[in-house]
Amino acid sequence: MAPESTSFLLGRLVTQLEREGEQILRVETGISYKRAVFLFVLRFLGTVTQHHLAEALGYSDPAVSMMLRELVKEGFVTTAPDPEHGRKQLVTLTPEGQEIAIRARHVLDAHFDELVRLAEVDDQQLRSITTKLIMAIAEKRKKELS
Amino acid sequence: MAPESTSFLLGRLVTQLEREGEQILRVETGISYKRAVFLFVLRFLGTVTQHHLAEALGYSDPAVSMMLRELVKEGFVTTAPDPEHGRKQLVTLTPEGQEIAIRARHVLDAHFDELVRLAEVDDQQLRSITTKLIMAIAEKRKKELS
DNA sequence: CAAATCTCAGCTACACTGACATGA
DNA sequence: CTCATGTCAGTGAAGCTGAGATTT
Repeated sequence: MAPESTSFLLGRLVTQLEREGEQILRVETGISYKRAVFLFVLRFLGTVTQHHLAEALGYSDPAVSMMLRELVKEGFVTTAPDPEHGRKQLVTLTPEGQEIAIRARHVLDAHFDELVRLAEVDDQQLRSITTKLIMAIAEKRKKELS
Repeated sequence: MAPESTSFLLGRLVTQLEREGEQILRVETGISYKRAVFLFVLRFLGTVTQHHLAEALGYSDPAVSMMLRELVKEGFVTTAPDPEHGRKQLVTLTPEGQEIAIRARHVLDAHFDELVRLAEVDDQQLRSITTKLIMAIAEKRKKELS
């Protein structure tokens, strides 16, 4: 292989991971990868406003609004007006949403763990690197805003 | 932070990298991240048939056919019938395509290198892990086909 | 006739921007 | 009035499948 740059390799890696994940999730849970991420993040955040959720996902408000409409229709989340603020909508996972989020997570994790095993990669090392990079991005973004 | 799984963290990381990459590329080169990947892969492969390119990218034939039409229109690639096979189309980067691919690569690499530096991550380590995982995916795919 | 390669047509998921309504 | 929040409308980039044409 040619001396490809790390950024390119990493990009290719995750593109492929997403594709595989997409397929597996479709079969095992019936939802898409993107929707699964939605549910994961929501599970992590608990009950939040749509705007807050949009920020956490890095999406625009309208994008979240539309995606939520679908997820509500499918029974995975509920939205309710914030009693303390007439404009805000509080978003929460339903029990079905919780359940499918957990299931989707297990499916993806199992798949990834197997890959890590096959590749003979140190999961702790990978995890540490990934976390550092994510934090660095967050840092940088914070700096750019100020 | 909650004990998020490595696969999830990695997915989030690259989603964010792609988003940043998309923005920077737009500004600095005028092309999208996906198109850049197209050009990168083509540069790596040299002159190939559309079908071969589709396999390398993991896309369907029609997807490649349409993307190529755009890239030809923009002058980044040329397609020519294979003299040895009346049905095949040979795809090649034009000089402009080469140039923009190189420029896009530099832009992305510079950005990523800075991030790696900020995060205080060992690039060699990251590179090694990424390469191992990509090879493991390729291995697995080969096995599943047979 | 079968297989490989490319294109056409139609469709879907998912994201964005800009404009707007509404409540704090 | 202005900011924050959410929705509506329109649009775009990029992928898919299924069907068809053409060449081997």
